[in-house]
Amino acid sequence: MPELAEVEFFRKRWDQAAHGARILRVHTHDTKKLFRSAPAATLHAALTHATLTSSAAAAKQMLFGFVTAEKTQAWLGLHLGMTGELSVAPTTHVPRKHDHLVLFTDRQALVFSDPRMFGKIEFTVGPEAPGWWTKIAPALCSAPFTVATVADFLRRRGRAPIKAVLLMQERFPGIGNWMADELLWRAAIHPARLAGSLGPAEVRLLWRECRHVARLALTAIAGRGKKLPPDLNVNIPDSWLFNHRWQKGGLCPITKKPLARAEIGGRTSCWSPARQKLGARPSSAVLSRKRPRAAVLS
DNA sequence: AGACATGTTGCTCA
DNA sequence: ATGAGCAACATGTC
Repeated sequence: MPELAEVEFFRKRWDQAAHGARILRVHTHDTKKLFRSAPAATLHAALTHATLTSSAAAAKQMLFGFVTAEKTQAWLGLHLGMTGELSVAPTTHVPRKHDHLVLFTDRQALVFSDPRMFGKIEFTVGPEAPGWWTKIAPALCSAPFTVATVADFLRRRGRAPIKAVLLMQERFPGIGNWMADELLWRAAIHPARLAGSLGPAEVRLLWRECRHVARLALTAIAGRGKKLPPDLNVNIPDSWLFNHRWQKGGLCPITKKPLARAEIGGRTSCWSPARQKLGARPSSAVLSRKRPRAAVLS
């Protein structure tokens, strides 16, 4: 479920419920698989009587900062995998089978659940945020995410389908299956096109749609400012591919023609054949085209 | 019953 | 050494 914007939605949900609150009790469902950098017992010891002081989301991860009872900093990193989610429940909440981590304050229970357990629970103690967090690639909406870095990355991954390349977190942090399809659809680029075959104008368009879709998705799904929508996806307009991509007989909201689905780059992809074409472009020396053209002057 | 799922990773082969 | 492709992970749902 969770990509960039859903992750921000979940972060906000916990933050809204418990920012500044003190953890009274910790419940863990110990499946060693999820607890990566520290065993569940360490979380119990450090987080009981700790205060939640900060939270942030980047790519598909979240980092919650705490101050422990001993006044030291502690960091809880969460990755939601394929099926993870964060919810807020009453303090009477009885942890269910897949509630792997529950933090109880005096008024709420913060619940992390993940049936398939592809997620991660990272925990470290110390003044600095953990290394995996600071190494996350520059956000899609940030200044360092430039068209040049995208062009360079696409050149290096030139033989892979663009769809597969967009899923690579080292350059496109937070993009997942639906966001990749959504922005390719907006950019009118077929998901199976090889990354290296995109011309400069297409690369620029793709880069712009990365930022655009990231911004739109964050607003629609996680809300603006302090506001949080009642649930995921309730504010996603029908003008997006999102609301049509899984429907049987779904139609492209722009062309009104049928959508197509196939496995591309190892994932089921959805696109609008009437809008996103393979080949049939000036297929000549698109690969290494240089700018200079001084000769035209005279 | 069987296909499939909004993600990552570790392995193989080129 | 670098990059592409794919099985595996574990469980729920249609």
